[in-house]
Amino acid sequence: METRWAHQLRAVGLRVTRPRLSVLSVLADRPHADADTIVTGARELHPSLSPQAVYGVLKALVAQGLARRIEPAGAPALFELRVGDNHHHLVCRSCGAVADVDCAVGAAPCLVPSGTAGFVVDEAEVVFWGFCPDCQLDGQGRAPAEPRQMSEHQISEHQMSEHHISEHQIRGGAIA
Amino acid sequence: METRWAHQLRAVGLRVTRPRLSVLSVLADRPHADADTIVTGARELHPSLSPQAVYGVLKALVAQGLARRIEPAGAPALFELRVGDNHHHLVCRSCGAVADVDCAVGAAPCLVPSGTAGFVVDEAEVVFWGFCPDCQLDGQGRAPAEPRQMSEHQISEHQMSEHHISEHQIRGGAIA
DNA sequence: CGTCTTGATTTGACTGATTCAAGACAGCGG
DNA sequence: CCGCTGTCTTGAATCAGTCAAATCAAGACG
Repeated sequence: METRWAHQLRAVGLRVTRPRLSVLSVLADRPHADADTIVTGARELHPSLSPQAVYGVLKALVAQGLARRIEPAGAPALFELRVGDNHHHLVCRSCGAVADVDCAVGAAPCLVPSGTAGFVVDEAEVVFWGFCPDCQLDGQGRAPAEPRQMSEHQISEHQMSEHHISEHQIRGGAIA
Repeated sequence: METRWAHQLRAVGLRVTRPRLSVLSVLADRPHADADTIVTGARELHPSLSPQAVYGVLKALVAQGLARRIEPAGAPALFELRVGDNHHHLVCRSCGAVADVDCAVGAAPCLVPSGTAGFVVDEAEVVFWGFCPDCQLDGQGRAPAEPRQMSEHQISEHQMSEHHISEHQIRGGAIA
């Protein structure tokens, strides 16, 4: 069978090449990988792959809507294949781990700004900052377990059970 | 009178220096300036000011909570003095202009993620992407008027009149 | 008012992420 | 199977931001 990725590539008018299939494969495994992680991972399938090739592939995938680029402040860009459905991200301040979240409200009232200053808004992007389960254990609130090492132990349960709001510690004023 | 900035600096335990007063002054004029703009602007008050000094000053201001750093994807970091009140930002895809917005809802329901994957969330950050009034005129929807030239014609009416939601073109699925 | 301590700034080199450019190469339509 | 065109390779460059050592000055003290 023709690795389902091939179909997707052709569907958007992109040629099916080894580098592209390798990158897609890595992204399927690690939902929020940075460029460097992708290069490393993709080399297992295509050893001669260069970083620039990966950047090129990613740019093409993003341009065609097969991938999405997210750029948490202070960290290198991450890429994910989950597109189309709008979802947001949880980012760990300590280790940089990223998890997906679906918005709790169907039609989000607060995502329509109160005044737009004449802007025509076409997208709202939300990033939740906090600490992942691992980093809550040691350091509790600061000391990074392994700062900026977001390669392996990434969390990404796309659909998680409903927790209670009372569990979260929402900093006063941080959320309007 | 001692330029009110001096008080603020001392209040958080920072020494009052010429570079710091210059940076604060520039920030007061241009609410969303990038590091480079600040260097240029601050040099009018203190010609010998070096970029590194500005980075140092900004880091100190942010650390002490006198300034806030925002990093829109794909653009250099911007700094603003409006802190404490939580507000979000409108960013123009074309020219990079930034405007402040207050959240439309007091306690934002959709800013509490539906599932947190065990994360302890302490802040929600929202960025609205779109096109500013200037860039809507020419190009309409793409062609940048003057890509990445966000120095002078920045928009920032902190408190704007209430517009109607129907004015905005919310892309299907973009807002969950 | 002068001295001293310590924090702030200067200077200059450096890193890390990403992009640009030119030529070699390979999908895939014919 | 051939060739056109888009893609990849290789190598160099850019850009924002950081680091470290040496100099300088704010403000406490006497």
